[in-house]
Amino acid sequence: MNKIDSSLQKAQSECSRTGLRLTDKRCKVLKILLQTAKPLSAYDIADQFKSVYAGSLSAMSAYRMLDFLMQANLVHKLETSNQYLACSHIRCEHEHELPQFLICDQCHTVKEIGLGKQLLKELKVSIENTGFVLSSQQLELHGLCEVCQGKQSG
Amino acid sequence: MNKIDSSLQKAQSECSRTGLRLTDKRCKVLKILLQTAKPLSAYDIADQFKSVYAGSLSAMSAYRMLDFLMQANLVHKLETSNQYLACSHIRCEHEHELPQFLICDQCHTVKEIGLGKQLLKELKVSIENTGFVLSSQQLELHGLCEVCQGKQSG
DNA sequence: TTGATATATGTTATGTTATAACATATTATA
DNA sequence: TATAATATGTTATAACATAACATATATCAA
Repeated sequence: MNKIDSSLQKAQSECSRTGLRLTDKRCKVLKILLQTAKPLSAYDIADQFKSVYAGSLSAMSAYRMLDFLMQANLVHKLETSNQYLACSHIRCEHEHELPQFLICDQCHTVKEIGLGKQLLKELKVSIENTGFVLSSQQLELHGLCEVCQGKQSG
Repeated sequence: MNKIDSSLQKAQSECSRTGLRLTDKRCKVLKILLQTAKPLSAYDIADQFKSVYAGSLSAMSAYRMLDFLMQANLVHKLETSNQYLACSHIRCEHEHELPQFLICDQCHTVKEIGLGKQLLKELKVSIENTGFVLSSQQLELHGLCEVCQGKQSG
């Protein structure tokens, strides 16, 4: 079984286990995100849905399905670019933590990374020393990916 | 002289020094941001401008003035909330570095902090080990401020 | 199985954020 | 002062997001 299908299967079984309904359309939206290397806007997803599957999907519905998928920890939203992407750890067994994204400002690809636990802990302590309590959010860092660095210098 | 006026004066002298034109309207936009505790959207600023000053300001113009103020390092944009706020270090002499914002998801106030140099360095190294090169951006971290924590528990 | 309830999706309208394109006004400087 | 560059005005429209209400489907108790 390929990566995408096994992710979908895992997503389905996790949802069943926790009583969430991963409906056919929600599943198709997740599949679109899994098949796409780059993050997509809600409107992109609605468009892709229409072109790939017979049925239609309004942007409104796309937003609702994305909200569901985010609650189910299957999808992340990039707040700095208003786009969505499948969690790259759907098939992992470990607890999901604060995700960190590296966003290439040139080709717009995104890498979901895991900074060291120690570093994240220091970061958290450092912040909470200011009196602030972090909610579980994410880090979005912008720059240039390896490929685009090559293009720039070449 | 109060904080706001001295910030405006510093902004003016910095702009003169670097050949940037801090026009009357741009200055008024900056003043609005300095006077406001909370970050404002471009449309908020256009509205405030109209109510505070006699003249009018279209949102389009507000965007252009904000772009100028950002280039002049006088204003930051919160990418996660599409809002703008005056740099809290306008009057400081030191070089401005990667800014970090703590955003309260309840009352929407924002604190501009300075994480330790060592921590930021580790963060940067950790990221660049993945092959990615950070462009000078900012960290936006969401959570609850001290005041709102009190409200929640009380 | 049926009826009640909750959940999911469809549909339309509208609010919010952002940019494009072109006109006019102001400033800098040759 | 003429010219070029920069700033601002104005209108239109694109892109992102939510509100409100209608309909369809799933769940579950009676």
